[in-house]
Amino acid sequence: MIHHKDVSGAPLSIGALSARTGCHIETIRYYERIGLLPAAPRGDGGHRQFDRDHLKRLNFIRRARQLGFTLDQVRALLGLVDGDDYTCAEVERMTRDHLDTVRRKLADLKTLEAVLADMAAACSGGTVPDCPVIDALFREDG
Amino acid sequence: MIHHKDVSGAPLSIGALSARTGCHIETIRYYERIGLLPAAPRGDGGHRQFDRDHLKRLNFIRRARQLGFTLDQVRALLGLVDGDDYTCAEVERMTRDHLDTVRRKLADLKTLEAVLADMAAACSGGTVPDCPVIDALFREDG
DNA sequence: TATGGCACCTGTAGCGACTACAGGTTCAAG
DNA sequence: CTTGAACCTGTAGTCGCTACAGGTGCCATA
Repeated sequence: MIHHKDVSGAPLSIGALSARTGCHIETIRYYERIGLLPAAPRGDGGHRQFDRDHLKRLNFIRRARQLGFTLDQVRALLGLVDGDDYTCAEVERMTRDHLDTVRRKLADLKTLEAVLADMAAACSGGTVPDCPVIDALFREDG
Repeated sequence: MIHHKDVSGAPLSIGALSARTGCHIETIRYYERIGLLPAAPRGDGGHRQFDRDHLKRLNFIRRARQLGFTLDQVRALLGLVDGDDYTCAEVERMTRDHLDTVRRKLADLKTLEAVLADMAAACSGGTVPDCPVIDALFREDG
């Protein structure tokens, strides 16, 4: 999966790139602005002309984002790839770090879910202002 | 659990309120600014003087936030309480709505965890740049 | 009473990751 | 040639805080 400079095919407008990746136009410009995507060359009128490399890179970014990597992590991953001398071990470490974060969030959310479910279950659907949820929120203990 | 106006005891400084609730001073001022906490009266020097009602209300806010309610939801909950004519059913609906959100997030995170764990497991900890994670991120399919 | 140092004040800017304008220019189809 | 969609830049808004900068007040100790 070596990635050569790919200059084949017609240039893509930002709209076409957006359609192909599912990434909002504003987000593409944003990624360019913060340096995640290399600045696209411009046509006579100043419109951006993207190529297949941009497409590939943007797809990479999107997939990494869907997996919950932060933009800084994505930047680091791309940096490794761009360096052309990254090792699998480096990528694995980042992936496992992120996995740890996800698992912590998961644990927190599970606790949260249990508490909320308990509170909701305590409600009898009554029409009187004697609400176990409100009571719980007003209680003194942590 | 009716909440009367409580004017007992000495007024609390913002620092004391912060210490009692675990809420940062800046956050307290922020809550006041956005109208979640009623504006505290001031002493001669302009320092805020909080009372037990503020303490109760801030504890309520903090607990709701810990349960993952947004500030808008907290505002709505407080609005119900302030109205003095809320029903348990209203609060239950908000709680269940939030529970749904939490459960959706939970499901997403579980999927995420599985994908990340798979990718990490595919790594052999190798030192060559042939990384299944990077490959996965570069692949064409969704 | 003077003074040191901490607590408090206001106002503004920054975070992450976009999103949403406003106000203008270019492109492509008819 | 005209129309209108797509594009451009730049700025401000979102959420829930957090972090200053630059100033004032309070209180205890000497």
